[in-house]
Amino acid sequence: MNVLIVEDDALHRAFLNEAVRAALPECGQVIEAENGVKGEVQARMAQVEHIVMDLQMNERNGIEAARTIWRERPDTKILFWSNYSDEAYVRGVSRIVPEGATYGYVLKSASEERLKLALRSVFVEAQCVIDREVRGIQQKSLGNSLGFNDVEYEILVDVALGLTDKAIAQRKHLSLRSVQNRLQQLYEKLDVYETPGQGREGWFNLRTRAVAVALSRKVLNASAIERAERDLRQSPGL
Amino acid sequence: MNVLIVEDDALHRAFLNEAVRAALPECGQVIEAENGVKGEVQARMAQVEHIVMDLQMNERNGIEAARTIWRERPDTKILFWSNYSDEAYVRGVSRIVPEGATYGYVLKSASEERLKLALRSVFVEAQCVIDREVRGIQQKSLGNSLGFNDVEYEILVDVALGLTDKAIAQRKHLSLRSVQNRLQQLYEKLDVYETPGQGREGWFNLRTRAVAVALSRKVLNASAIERAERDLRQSPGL
DNA sequence: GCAAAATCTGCGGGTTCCCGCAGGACAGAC
DNA sequence: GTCTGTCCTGCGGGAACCCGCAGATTTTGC
Repeated sequence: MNVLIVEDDALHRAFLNEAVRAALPECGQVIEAENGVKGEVQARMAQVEHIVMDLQMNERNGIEAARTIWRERPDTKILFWSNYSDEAYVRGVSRIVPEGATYGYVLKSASEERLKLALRSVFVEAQCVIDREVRGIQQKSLGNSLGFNDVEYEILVDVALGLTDKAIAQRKHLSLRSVQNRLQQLYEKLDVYETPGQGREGWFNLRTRAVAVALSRKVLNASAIERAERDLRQSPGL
Repeated sequence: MNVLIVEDDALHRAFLNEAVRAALPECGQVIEAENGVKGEVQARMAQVEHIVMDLQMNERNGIEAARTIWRERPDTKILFWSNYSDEAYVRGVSRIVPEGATYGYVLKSASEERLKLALRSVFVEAQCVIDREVRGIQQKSLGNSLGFNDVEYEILVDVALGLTDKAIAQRKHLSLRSVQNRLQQLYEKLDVYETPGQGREGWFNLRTRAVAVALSRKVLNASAIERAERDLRQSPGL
């Protein structure tokens, strides 16, 4: 069993390497890659089936790398090891994990024990391990009234990209008015209508404000927007 | 000479601790704090004059912490040790460094030698040390036509916050039209007018698009927006 | 001190956005 | 069947936005 480590921080990479060897004494080679692009290449070259992957890297972030890797070998087992549990990341990951694939998501702040346990569970037992905190985010977003459903989320992303209502309507095959309806729902869910202090009105540009709030709530983050941007360039959407 | 380390990542913290002891054998205590808030408290309690500070932390980011610390003791020597050289960070730092204070900015990707050298230069020699790459960003942003001057930048931030033209005008004591002029300059500098592929027009909402581009170019980042948000809440600006 | 350049400002228009209202399509409940 | 709820859609109006034009003010260079 070979393991590939994709992580841009040298210290973390060394730590991971050690942790992997300790948790999986039976494993063979442990390969390292320092960004997503190299990770993809290594995965292809070395026929690796077990990957520990950081999200948030410079060249290509973990989600994009994982997506291409999974496209080539859907049975690859990937353990995501991330600093944050932004809803944007969580959603991004669940969006790309193929049917029946096994993966894990543990935070860097977790104890070494948890990490090693997750390594064994995912790689040996082929069991999904999702950090409690991450699980919480998933629930909240999938769940009920407060979270966003997929349609709303996609429209939010389009808005964050800077598209006009009309453009979004075309891309999503909806009428202008429908898009605007969705937007209104978004505005409500994001609490965009609150006025700071005295009853100031017309203080906020709702559209831009929504993006700001989504960013600060980590519903969106820079890497999610970049991913969407790339998608947009590839398929200008009609 | 006591040194305070403010860094949320445990591995990095340990590494820093070691590096500090190695580079400054004459130093006394080495204190650690795991986020900005605790960092501020420790700095106050222990009367520390030498700080190694991470940017990008959860509770309070390095820039805000540094600002309050410098407000209390402008002669504190701070070495910023960061993963990224986003223009938003660089600008944020130069914005808060007090007159004549000594500080440094080295990237985590730099070699251990560079880090130790910077530690000695800043703490012992009281000499500013700015990473070459960071210096480059500074030049570009301060420099000429392509960069943003302070007024433009502040307006960009206000837009990213989701404020209306009118609101910005009030905050900045300008007329509505002047704000819009500034916006037009921003739009040009950010290349917002480019149309993807075929001559699509009306494809982008310029205002929101500007924010997206600024984010992807790292002129803005989430923490800069959060800082601005806090400022806004404190002084609703008239 | 003066001319050139850059900024600030008001006006006016075309466009986009925000949103209330109302009608139509389709689902499930009784 | 009817009733209720949800979603899509068009219409219309008020507000905000983008921007060209032109005059006033300030800054800059020499």
